[in-house]
Order: sequence, then structure tokens, then C-alpha cells
Amino acid sequence: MMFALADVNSMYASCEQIFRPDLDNRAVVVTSNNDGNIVARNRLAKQAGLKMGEPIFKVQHLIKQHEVVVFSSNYSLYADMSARFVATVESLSARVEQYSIDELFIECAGMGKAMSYDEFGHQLRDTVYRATGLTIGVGFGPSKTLAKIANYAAKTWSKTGGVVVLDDAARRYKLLSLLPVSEVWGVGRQLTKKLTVMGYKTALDLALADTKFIRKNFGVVLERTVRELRGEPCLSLEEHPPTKQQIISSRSFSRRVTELVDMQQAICGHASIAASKLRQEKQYCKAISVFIRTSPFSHDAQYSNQFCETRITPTQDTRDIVEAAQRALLRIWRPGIRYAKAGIMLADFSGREAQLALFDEAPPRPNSEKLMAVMDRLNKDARGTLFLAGQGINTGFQMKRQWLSPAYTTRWSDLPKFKVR
DNA sequence: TCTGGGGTCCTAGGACCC
DNA sequence: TCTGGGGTCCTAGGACCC
Repeated sequence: MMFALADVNSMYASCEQIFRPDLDNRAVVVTSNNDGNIVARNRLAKQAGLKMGEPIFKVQHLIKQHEVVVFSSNYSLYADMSARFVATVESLSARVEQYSIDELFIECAGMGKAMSYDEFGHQLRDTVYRATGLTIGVGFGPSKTLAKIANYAAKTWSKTGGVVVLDDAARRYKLLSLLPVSEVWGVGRQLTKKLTVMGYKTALDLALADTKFIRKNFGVVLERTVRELRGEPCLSLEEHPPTKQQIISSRSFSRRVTELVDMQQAICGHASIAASKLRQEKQYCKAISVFIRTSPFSHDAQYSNQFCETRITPTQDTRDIVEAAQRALLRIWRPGIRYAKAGIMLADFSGREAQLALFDEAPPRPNSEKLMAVMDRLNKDARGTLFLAGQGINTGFQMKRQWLSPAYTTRWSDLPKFKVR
């Protein structure tokens, strides 16, 4: 069994740079919503010392000093480029799992006869580059965790040519011994701390750990990681993503919210987005919970609360979800607080509308599905064509996106233009 | 002044049952 | 005075991922 992980180098930054060849030798970063934090950096930005997740206002000096180019995140561009990447890889391999916007796992059973893994890796790289302009790294290993590690090596050491195959044990040992335990997939900050104290400093230390001991002290998740590091696959390829268990819409405000009416409008907006995502998934929900909170970074008095409204009959109607959300909001709203973020979470899904329950107080709305279908169709191309009045108009809480690039690939008027001489 | 958003899985502990 | 044992289900919270 052999897994490959194909992963786009600095996905967001690369997507921006493809359409801006004039930035070839510049450091580039992409910011989160509201232009808050750094969520992506190209190689030069990493070299300049910019860290992942850092608030942009704290690194203004570095940005100036290195003449870093900053972009607000343009998710419609990244999603479109991602779709092209996926389609290209799928044209070359039968079994593909899309793990994230810029990562694909590939199962290469039976391969290696017609073509070596190394050759296949380079074929993937060249084809994706020609089709999309994106550079990928490809790592091969007998488990997903090892494929991840091989991919890390492919991206980290340029002399690998962007492809690393971990097929023999000696090579695996060597690489694992060079890798800090924190770089292992599934080992985050907390585990790194605990593992380091106990003497597991490298990936190899962890691979050689006693599974019973790990199981007892860390649980089944890390035990699987240990096995995977040894080349024993515990995680399989998931070609068809299981239906979602929850849907969230949430956002930080571009400025603090103190008035109930503003919060109600925000919640109404989130409820509508979540409801339309729910219909996209062809699901109905029973649990609708709302949360509001202050900024954990501020010195204001902290407040954070959440309330869940439960319905007897499942729904996918925006109006039901908005109503429930507003009721939930009133349960937790406290005046005199500077709110920084709010959102809604839908859960407890079922496949289609159940029969009317015996004690349900509200009969289902007539023609609900038809109305929602019309609403979704009108909003398909531009979210916000048709919306409930409760969302408000011109709320003044629009997301900050100071440095947004054009929708090069998804809007006719934004197509890139070239001068031909 | 200004600090993202959307997910998953697992575990511990409480409620409840016989 | 002295109050069992074993099971299930649910939820909150913590860890992780990108």
C-alpha cells in the first residue's frame, strides 16, 4: 500500500502571484477576514520573519522594511484554483481524497510497475504546473502520516526536486530522526509540550514509543499516529466525504457591537447563510445554537455565552432558523458589553423532513421548499440578491478587505488583461 | 485602535436505569 | 451508624486539522 500527498506550495499567496508576475521577487502575505491575521506567506515572506497567525498590526515594521505585499483573502479565487488543481490530479489518478483546499491524498495501489513512484510524482508536479501555474510538492509513504512527512521533506529541501518517496526503512529512520516531534501530523502544541517533557523529541522517538504506554497516557488518537509512523496504515483514503455533522457561520465584527439591533441583524445574516449551506447539503436540522462573545484579547470585562434552541421537527427553512436564532440570542444577550464576535451553529441533522410530531406547536410552512429553492437560485451567483428584512441594509459592519485582489477567474469584468506587443 | 473561520474526533463525567 | 454494581446515553470541553 502506498499513499501520496500532493500539496500546493503557499496556496493562497501563489494564487495571488500567478496573476501578478510583477511580484515575482517580492514577499507576499495574505490576511484573514477583517484583515486581522496573516494566514498565508510565500517563501520570501517566511524568510522576512513573518509568522503564521500573527496579527497584521503587530508586524507593520517588518512589512515596511521588507516591502511586503499584502492581500486580503480572496476565497472565491482560491476555491476556483483549488477546483482546477483537484480536476488535474483526478485526471491522472483514480483514487483521490480531497483533504483540504490545497491538499490531496492519493492511493497508489498497484502502481510502481508501469511507472516508479518518483516518476509519477514528477508527472503530477509538471501537469499541475502546466494546467494551473501552481507548484506542488508530492510525498509518498506507506501510511497517510508518512506521506505527510515525505511531503514536508519535499517542500523543505529543494534538492529533493519537490518529490520524496519513503519506501525503504533506512530512509524513513533518517528522515524521522531529523524531524521535531511537533511537525508530525496530529501532534499540536499541547502534545508537543507533554511529549518533549517525557523525552520524545523527534518523530523517530515517537515512532519507537511503546504503544501501550502511549495509549494509556495519551489515548487512542496518538497511538494511531505511532503506528502510522511505523508504516502501519490506520487511516484509510476517504474518497467520498461523509455528510457534515454541523454547519457554522460566524465572524468577528469589523468594529465592536453594543446595540441589540445590530446584533440581531448580524445573527439574522448568519442564520441565512447557515440555512442555505444546510440546503446545499440536502439536510434538515433540529438544533440551532447562537453564540456571542467579547474579544479575548481586550481588557474589557469578558463575556461569552451560547444557547441552543431545539426543534421537534427538523427544518431547512431560513425563516424557521432565523426565528429560533433570534429566540436563542435573547436568552444570552446582555447589554453594556462590547461584543467582538457572534455566530450560529446548526446540528442534529436528518436526511429529509420527518413527519409532523404529535406535540409540535408549529405546523410546517406551506411551500417552504419551493420558496427556499427560489431564494437559493437568486442568491447563487451573488449572495445577498434576496434576503430577509431582519438582516438590515447598509449595516456599517461590512468586512474589512482593504487589499482584495480581483476575481480573476470567476467574474468576466475581472479577467486579467495583457498587452500584446 | 486593530488578533480568522470552519470543521473533526475523543474523553471524562454526570444523569439515569435496573 | 451502615447505602452496590454495572450499564447506556448525552454533553461539554479539549485536542487536533487546514
